[in-house]
Amino acid sequence: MTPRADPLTCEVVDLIGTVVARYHEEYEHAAAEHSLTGAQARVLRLLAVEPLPMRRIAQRLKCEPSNITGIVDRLESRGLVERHPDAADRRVKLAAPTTEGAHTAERLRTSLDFAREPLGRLTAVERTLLKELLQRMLGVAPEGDDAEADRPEGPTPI
Amino acid sequence: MTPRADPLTCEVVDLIGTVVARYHEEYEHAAAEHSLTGAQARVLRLLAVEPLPMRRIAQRLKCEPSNITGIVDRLESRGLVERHPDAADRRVKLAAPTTEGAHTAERLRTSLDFAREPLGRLTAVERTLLKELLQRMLGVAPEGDDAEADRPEGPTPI
DNA sequence: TATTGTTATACTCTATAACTATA
DNA sequence: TATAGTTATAGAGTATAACAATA
Repeated sequence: MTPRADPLTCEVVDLIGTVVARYHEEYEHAAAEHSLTGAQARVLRLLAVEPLPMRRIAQRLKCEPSNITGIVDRLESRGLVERHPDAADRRVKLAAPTTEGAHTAERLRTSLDFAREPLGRLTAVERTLLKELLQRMLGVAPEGDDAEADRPEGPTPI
Repeated sequence: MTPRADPLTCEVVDLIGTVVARYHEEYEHAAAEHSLTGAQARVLRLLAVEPLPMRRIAQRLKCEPSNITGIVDRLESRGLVERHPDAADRRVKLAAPTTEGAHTAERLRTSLDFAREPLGRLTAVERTLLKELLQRMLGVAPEGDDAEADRPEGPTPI
């Protein structure tokens, strides 16, 4: 019988589990409001930031590239996404949102500001504190951290 | 164009997204180590606390009862769970872990103490602070809160 | 009549392997 | 030959609707 973590740690782990569950519920709910699945919403949001080759989408979602074909197919058949050829490498297809897709992604974002409501319960000082604690917990550089594009192990959007 | 939440809130939301992603990865990884899917691991963990009618499992997982049939079928076919009749109501089937299932659930728990590693980066004082902030954020009573069994809207285990 | 669990069905996501067209 | 994307396939999770047994 492996020893259980101390009670304080267990409580925090439980709370994190609750946060995760609530985040998920809200994500799925927001996606469903636009008749999207969670995976479709994630891809659409990703492409709204910048068009990406199929392969890159798979890397971001941490799944096999073959799955992206179907997800983008379904987004494309709904007119939310288009596949464009890449001038530099004719093997590559860039997935990009259509105008309507961009609108949907934008509406998705607003319904997705998770914690806009939960975080509303915290003061600015508390939010700053929470931010710093989460940064320390995650081992994330507390400093501004752009250059997103080529980092192999960036944070995965959910 | 809906106004975006303030930068501080956005940062915190992003951090929470990263926590959610990491939690998920670790959960799936721990489950896979026992050749379980995430859903199977969740059900097994749930039953390790107490045997439950099929219907109750579905409520906890927030999915349709018909899905539980298959998940429990697969756990049962691997000898990790059994269905027992309920003496009080013969319509009801109680799903309960076998001895081996209980062992698997226990090993799962230890690999699942998510944040044992991440939380290790925080001092006890910081953990307490984090706990209190999350409680306030989630609108959870900061007080000891047992009587888990019959609360209809308890925190959903992930 | 209402409820519990199940079955049947259809859709989506997922991984694996094999294929094509480029490079 | 190596890589990008696709196809084919199989397994799992999900919702919906209809069903049998029991209440």
